[in-house]
Amino acid sequence: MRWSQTFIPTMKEVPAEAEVPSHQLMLRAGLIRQLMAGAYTYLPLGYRSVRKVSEIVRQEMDRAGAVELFMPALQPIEIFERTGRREAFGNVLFNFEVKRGDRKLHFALGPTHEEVITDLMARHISSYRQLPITLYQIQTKFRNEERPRFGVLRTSEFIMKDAYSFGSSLEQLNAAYDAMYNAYCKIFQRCGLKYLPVEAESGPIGGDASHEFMVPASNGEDFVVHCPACGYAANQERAETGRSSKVPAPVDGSAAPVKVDTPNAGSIDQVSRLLKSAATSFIKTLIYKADGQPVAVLLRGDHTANEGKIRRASGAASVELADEATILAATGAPVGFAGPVGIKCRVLVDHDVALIEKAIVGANEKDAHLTGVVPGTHFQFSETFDLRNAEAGDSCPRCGRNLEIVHGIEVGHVFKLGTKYSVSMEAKYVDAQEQSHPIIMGCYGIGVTRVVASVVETCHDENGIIWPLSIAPYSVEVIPLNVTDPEVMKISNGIYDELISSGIDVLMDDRDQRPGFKFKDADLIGIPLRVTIGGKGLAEGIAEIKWRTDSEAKKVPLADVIGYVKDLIAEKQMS
RNA sequence: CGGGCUAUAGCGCAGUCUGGCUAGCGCGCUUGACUGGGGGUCAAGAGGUCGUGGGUUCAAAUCCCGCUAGCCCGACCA
Repeated sequence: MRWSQTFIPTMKEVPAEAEVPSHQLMLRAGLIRQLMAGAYTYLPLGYRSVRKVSEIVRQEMDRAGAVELFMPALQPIEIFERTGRREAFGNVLFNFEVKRGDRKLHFALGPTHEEVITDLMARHISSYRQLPITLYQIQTKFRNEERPRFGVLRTSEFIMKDAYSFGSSLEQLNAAYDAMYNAYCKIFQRCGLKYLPVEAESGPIGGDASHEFMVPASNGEDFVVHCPACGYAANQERAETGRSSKVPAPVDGSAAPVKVDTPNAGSIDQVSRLLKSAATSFIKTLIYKADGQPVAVLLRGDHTANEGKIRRASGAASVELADEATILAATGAPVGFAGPVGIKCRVLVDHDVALIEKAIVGANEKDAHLTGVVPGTHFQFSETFDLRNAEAGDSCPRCGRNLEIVHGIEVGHVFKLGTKYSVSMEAKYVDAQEQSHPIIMGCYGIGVTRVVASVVETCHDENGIIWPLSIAPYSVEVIPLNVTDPEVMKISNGIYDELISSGIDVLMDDRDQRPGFKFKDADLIGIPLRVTIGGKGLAEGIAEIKWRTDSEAKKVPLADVIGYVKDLIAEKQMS
């Protein structure tokens, strides 16, 4: 492609609305333009990268035995009602009514396609002999994000590869899951991304039923708990801590707790300032409703609760923070003054709470706290749990070394769904004994556009993008330094044509601009290999060839340029 | 959805507090000349509903009220 014939609107200055590097560079390099919050046009250069990622995804999906299809983005709202996800998605689901004749139809735009594909399979799978099968598509998804941000990293409309596996046994599910997991590793590796498969919250199925693929990036919205020593990685929702503690025996004769006035100080922050004590000496008492029953959850004051862990520890199917009335009933005090001493409900104690020697707790009385509370003595418990989010410095559950927290961008997710959708959509098969069972499903997503943004986010320098060859919009940029010089253009056109005939993606900057201008743009758009043809070089009979990451170009005799470039590209592709 | 910030030429901004001449600057764009290896120089130009609706005033980019859009922080995110 000749630059003069395509559309690459580069910008020297950073648009004010862009804060993160990927957003800034994608705008400046002419990859994307915003239409409105959360919706972007992929310009020719950006779309080429999107297509390259898609193609890699396609190849690896096919190789893993998945088959491609294409489903409607437009879906009847009823199928979301069948699975209960109309409510689960809530406002995130785009849905609207349209008139058709004298009827009114209610549609949704697909945020993902479990319903559509399960409905399809329900109609056509009847026997275990038809299983297993994995289907996928690459398609635009719609989610009414409450807050689109970070350019293309979080949008209301984005391209996603979604795959769904259907099987008749856990073995088939596990095989499909493993095939997808491995394919994902290959895909992200081929896209030049540093990624981390992390254990993710997997709901009632438990175990290793879900992994997220995260790209470590300081602007990532998600937190990954990672052990650099053994490689353990999990998202913050899921991450276990390697902590445990003994239940302290009651101490006879220890001083009784002292009640102190804490008027209008209901938060840890307020009370710790009032009493001049660190948050680590507080016990935070959170009242949850576990399957409707009040439960008090005790955490050290500076820690944050993890609802998934609380749910598992309580043995309940669902937990939520209690409302004010429930808190009043359980503690006898308004929100902010709950404490474990004398509380009238079940109590779950986090490991770290047992280690506090003299704690400050709510007094279960308005505007009052207790100090000098000794866990195990002034309130009893028989067991401690892991109830909070992991933090940097916690010990690793696998190897005991220190965990660290890294930010990450979620680019993929694999999930063992089980029978949630097949039950509600009545997707069943009969086994060899003619018994009917719900099909066992898995779902597997990759944010294609997010992969592109993640690469830009993590692969750049102060001059611009540094594309990995595999997903670069073009592999080679040919730069004739002076387009008014017939000799320069003759040679440049020759190289350009020959490289194209060799099947290489080439961009030629044939604009009548000064060399410095073109070099700056070349660095900005980050095409991996640069071939420069100028009057000085021609006098020596050479062209200059350099990788985007090289500081010095290599002088290559004109006759050898094509072969040299082909070799470099082939070599890079092998590595 | 709560809190904050912003809106003036394609991009980045000044002007707004303290109302007043023809609304400015840099980049980019057009034309010409010079120039030609890291965003060049000179000259001449084009380009503006000052986000939008209302109000105050002799007079509004500027003050007041409403609305809209965008961005940031938080909540949310199968």
